Amino acid sequence: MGIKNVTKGEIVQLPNEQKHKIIRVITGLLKMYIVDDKGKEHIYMFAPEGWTLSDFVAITESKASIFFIDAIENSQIEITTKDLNEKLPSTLYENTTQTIDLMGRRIATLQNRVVMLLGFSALNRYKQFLLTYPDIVNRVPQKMIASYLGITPQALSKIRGQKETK
Amino acid sequence: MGIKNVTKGEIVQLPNEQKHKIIRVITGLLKMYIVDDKGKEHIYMFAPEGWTLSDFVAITESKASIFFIDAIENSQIEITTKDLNEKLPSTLYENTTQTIDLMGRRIATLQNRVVMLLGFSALNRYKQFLLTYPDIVNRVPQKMIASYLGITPQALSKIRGQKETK
DNA sequence: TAGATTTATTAATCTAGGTGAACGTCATTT
DNA sequence: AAATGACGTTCACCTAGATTAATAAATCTA
Repeated sequence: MGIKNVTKGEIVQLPNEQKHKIIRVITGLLKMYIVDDKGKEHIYMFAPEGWTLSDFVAITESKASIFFIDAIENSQIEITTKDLNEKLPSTLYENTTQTIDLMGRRIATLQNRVVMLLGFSALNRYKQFLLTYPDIVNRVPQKMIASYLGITPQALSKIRGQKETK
Repeated sequence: MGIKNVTKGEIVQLPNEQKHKIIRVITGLLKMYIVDDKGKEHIYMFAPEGWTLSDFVAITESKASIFFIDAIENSQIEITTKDLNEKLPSTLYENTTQTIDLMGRRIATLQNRVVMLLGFSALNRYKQFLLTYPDIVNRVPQKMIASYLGITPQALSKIRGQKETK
């Protein structure tokens, strides 16, 4: 639908909006996250160039999203908007091939993430993050990486200190 | 491809097989899991009637699966086999509509799972499990539920004791 | 149905990582 | 250039859940 430029820190999606947003990142870097009842932010995924953000649960279940999305860097993005009750399949992306391709990659990322969160130590989670997003370590503040890993910034700081010593 | 009956405890897939298996559960209950370097089992997902099991990472990346799959109950399943280098899209399931539908549901489950594993307490993970699989609590040994939640059987036992007291 | 094996419970420790606070370094604003 | 405010690091605690072990209950098997 529309190409848009957003600036660092700008909020692109709030929870509970009455439209689905599918966001393709052309340049820059965004994050998609929830805020829990204690006000704590949990990063669900990062999206650098070439990635696409969308809330599949919201789309599958025809309900509003629970996620925030905002820009970590100045970014150029393409936003496609869909009605809340617009369903999978077929209409969601340009064509079925593209849709299946995108979904396959999304599942692969999520599958790795679940395997990582199940029983990996903080150190091994960090290593897995480096594999999944090799290009963004230096573009993302450490506290956001910690949030993605499900650990505190302090714990991540300790880990990185230990790694360098070796 | 073929309908097959498997008995409780039977292993349906080992890691590293040279074919992809897509398993649709007609009746019964299976589990899909990894075994880590310490020999510990981590359950990735359960599959009761109507669910489909497959390793999307393996299929997307044309490599052998790392998962075990075996039967928790005597089950009737339909196994579709694909060559290791057979790709998404289109050929993987019967048609694109079915494929997109299946993938959408898979993503929704995984998305909920990641959100759950990110910062939910053991108790809240258990509650989320009850929502995802309302019908199987009494069909699955507690230690498998614990494995799915990423906690020890002892921790789960304690939680359930506390819940009943209230 | 007895004996063997697996699973669940309980309790006593132990530990990875959380919490909170203090402090230093940048970067931005005025 | 001083002030403000993010971010990262370090440290002293604390706690949820892991580990170990012992016992009981359930399930399997011959």
